[in-house]
Amino acid sequence: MPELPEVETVVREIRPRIVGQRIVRVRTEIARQVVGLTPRTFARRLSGQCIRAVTRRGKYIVIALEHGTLLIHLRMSGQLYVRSVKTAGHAHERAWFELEGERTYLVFRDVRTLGTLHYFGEQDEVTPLARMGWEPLEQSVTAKEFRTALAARASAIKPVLLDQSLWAGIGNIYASEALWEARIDPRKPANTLTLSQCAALIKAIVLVLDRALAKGGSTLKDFMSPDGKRGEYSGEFRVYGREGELCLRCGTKIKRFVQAQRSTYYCGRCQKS
DNA sequence: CTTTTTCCCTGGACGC
DNA sequence: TGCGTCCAGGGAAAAA
Repeated sequence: MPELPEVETVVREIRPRIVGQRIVRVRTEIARQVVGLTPRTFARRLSGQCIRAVTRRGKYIVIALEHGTLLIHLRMSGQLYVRSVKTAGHAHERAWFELEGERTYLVFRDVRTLGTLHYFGEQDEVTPLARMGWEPLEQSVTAKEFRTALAARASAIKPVLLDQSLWAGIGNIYASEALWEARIDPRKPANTLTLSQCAALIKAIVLVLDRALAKGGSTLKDFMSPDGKRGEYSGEFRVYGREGELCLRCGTKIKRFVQAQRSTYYCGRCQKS
């Protein structure tokens, strides 16, 4: 479930349930998902530490601990939820952070096992966050700044929006959605966007992410939500997944094509180059 | 530098 | 039913 609105929804949901709690035990199923450390070391570093804060940076879930930082990236199919130790687990749970006192687990579930877990000590640079771009809902970016950032980018604007070092948190759904809102052709070379297109795109990015967040994000497949917390935004996509259906602005059939190995949806009539 | 390609995985949908 | 194929909210790493 993971673009900015979905990750933010997860963060808001788990935050009140785990902040202030102490991690007493950690178990991971798949060594590959623990980046840079052996599962054993990872578990040892985390054990005994109290959770201070839960935030988000781009699509990373940032869990601040007493002496370091735990990062979790959900990638394509990851989920994070809290459940009682007594409750039966769901299939595909990959990591468990047992919390003291209330006998609960913070559970990382991930069908495709593409998600990642990272730990950084107080002295370490949290490298995955170092090159992260603008936070769309927290930073205001001017059209000029945006255009300047695009100056060296000759490739199509849509794949550029997926680059996390420019804007953090935009993924494949909201990239198509934002370009539709801004009426910009996804194939238009990024460095040819006019100042007013840059302005329109900034507005569209914020609009689309805000709107999705207000609905709790989107859920594409229900196997993603064992807690029954489905995002309500999926039904409100303007173009994503709507190939062959009609554009809500002009009635033209929505088209789909592949860009940088990902599906792009757009209206060939009202999205200009 | 940027850009493109390859790869990592599981499972659901669809065609035969 | 059972295959085979394609597709999926991502991004690191290698290659160009």
